[in-house]
Amino acid sequence: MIPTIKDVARKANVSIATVSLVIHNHKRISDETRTRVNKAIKELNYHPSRSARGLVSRKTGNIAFIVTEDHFLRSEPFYTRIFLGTEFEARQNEYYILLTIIKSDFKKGDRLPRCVLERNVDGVIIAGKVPEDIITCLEKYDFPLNFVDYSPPADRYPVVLIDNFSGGMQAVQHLISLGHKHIGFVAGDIQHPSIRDRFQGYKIALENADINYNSTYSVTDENYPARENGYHAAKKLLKANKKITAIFSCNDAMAIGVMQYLKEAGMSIPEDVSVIGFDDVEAGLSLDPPLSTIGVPKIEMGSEVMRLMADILNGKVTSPKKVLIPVELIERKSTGPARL
Amino acid sequence: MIPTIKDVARKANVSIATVSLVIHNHKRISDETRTRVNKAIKELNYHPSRSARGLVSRKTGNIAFIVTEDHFLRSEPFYTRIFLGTEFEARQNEYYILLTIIKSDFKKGDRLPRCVLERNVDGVIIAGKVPEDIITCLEKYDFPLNFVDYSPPADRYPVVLIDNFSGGMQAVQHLISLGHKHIGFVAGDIQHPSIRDRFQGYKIALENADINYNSTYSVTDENYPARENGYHAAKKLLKANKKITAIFSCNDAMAIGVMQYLKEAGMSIPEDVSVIGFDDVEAGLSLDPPLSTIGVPKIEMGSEVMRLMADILNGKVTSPKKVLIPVELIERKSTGPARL
DNA sequence: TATTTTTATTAAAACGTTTAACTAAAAATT
DNA sequence: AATTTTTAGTTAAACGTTTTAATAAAAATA
Repeated sequence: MIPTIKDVARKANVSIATVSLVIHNHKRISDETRTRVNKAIKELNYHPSRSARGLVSRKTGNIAFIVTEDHFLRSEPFYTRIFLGTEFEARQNEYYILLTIIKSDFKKGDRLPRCVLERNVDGVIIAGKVPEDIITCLEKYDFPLNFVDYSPPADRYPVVLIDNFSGGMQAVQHLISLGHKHIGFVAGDIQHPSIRDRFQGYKIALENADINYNSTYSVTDENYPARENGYHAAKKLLKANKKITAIFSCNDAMAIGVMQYLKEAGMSIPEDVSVIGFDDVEAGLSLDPPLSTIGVPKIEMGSEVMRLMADILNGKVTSPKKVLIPVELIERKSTGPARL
Repeated sequence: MIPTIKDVARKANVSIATVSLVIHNHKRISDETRTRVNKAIKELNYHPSRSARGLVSRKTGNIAFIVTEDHFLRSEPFYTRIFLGTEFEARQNEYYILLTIIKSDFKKGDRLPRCVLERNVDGVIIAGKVPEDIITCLEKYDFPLNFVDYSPPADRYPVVLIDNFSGGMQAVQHLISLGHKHIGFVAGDIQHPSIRDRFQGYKIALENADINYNSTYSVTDENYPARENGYHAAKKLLKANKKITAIFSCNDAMAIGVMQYLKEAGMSIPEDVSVIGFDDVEAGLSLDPPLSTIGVPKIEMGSEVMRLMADILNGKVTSPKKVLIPVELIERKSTGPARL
């Protein structure tokens, strides 16, 4: 049978309390008994039961990772990688991640994730934008709440964000340095803080280079930054503005659609029109030509937010820390010198 | 404070045992008390503690999903989707998945995943090939062990497999129907049962069409079916055999490499050489031309293995069921009529 | 009416830990 | 030598459930 703490105690000739103290590295245990107990633990291959532990210590060793259905399905490669980073870092810190996908339209009164209700987590990480309501509901519980790739209106939480603004700047500066002056911008969901910041980076980069911002050069009314919408947006943009020689897409998914349209319209990339994306999604690599983009360290973001969580749970950190993850330009073949 | 079963009992004027019985829908509870208790539960927003429950009932509500580091990192999109399917189905059945990545060279004596040691799971799902040793170690515990996308040598486990053989046949039949007679095959890790079966499908399809199997038409000595190795294999294959007009790659990842080589070598796809992959990975869609392939319902596989697990845990199933998941040809633009 | 059977509920033990309070022995201080 | 302090370990309660066996009340049977 599976050994319990009692078996260890019996074998080592001590009380179960002593075994527990040894496990927790309590100072008031003599070296002699410590080694004796450890020997018994090893020989029996004893491991404390998580349930029993959780019951009394109120620590479960689990962290919830919450993301909306929409985000997860539509931007799967992106959030999957953040999740992987979190998962990886969690293991380092002896935690498990409970992945929880919620409806995108969660409302007050809806059922919270089961792991929360059953107090089966020590903390909650929220990835991407979620409805306000779920935050309000989660606040009632007293575990730490961390955010990654989204900063909720209330400013009191630890968050890990991409430096979207800088990324937008870098993308556009890259195009400018290639001689482009007529640079389009396509986006979906412009309400989203991340997209806004990228747009802001675009504008400021233009401004810094003394290029006037032309509002007809940006298409931001697509409802979601997905491939189909990139196709759409590019069509709209280029039908109206023949002078455009480069397009900055708010993400890679849309950029793929943009490229698709350009090819269909008989334009060659980057000779006629340069394209740059944002996110550095796997698929961009196998495009023809491979997509230039802004690289986002997704795995790193995930592990960073988990590291923050671990620090909080270990009492190492108290103030809500904000972390801005730097991004970098990845030059591939979809951007080139501006045509004359 | 968070309500416990005692609070509910007090409020409903019954013993805690009654509350517990109500929760478990025990028949011998009068309708009157049942509704009274349920009312109290709702009013207090009571949810049983997972830890306390687990301690006595030995049910954790968790399932481990084990995959090797190699598989997860190198074939991420593939196993990620299986994982998602499992996760999705788990939620339907009120389980949580604990994702656990193990070293690819796990040996007897290595530390098993913590969730197993701490008895924090009710069952274990293993995805993809894993070392024999970990299976032997896991057997000592008495929870169900299910496999997906890998069938261990011992035949006593429930498994969910792709119909690799049929997939291989379909791919090659498709090429044959386009008039191809000189069809190459590239693979890595030919020891792997799945790859073997695909290879077998290739051979039988040729045989059925009265085309002699030519061993120089297959390159199977790459160590892992990844893009770089596809590039390699295609080079080897075409340098030696000018007559080849079509290549069946054991998976999409390698097929991407194959296409890359063909383009570099100045051949056009599918006019000069047709290419077909296997797996239907996202990236294949945005290739130029989009990759023809054998579609594998990855999400479906994941949910199927979880469904099996749930049935076992609920006592609905006892014999180790084998499920063969059918695959289908997905015709895109990388395959076309054979050149003359 | 007395007895048996059925029904509804409860008391209490058990699950495997942690931890605060306690004790006994040893060491240090007076 | 008597007292205090420190050290090393133990006792016992607590955590929040489930579940078996017991019991009381009601219904059925004799």
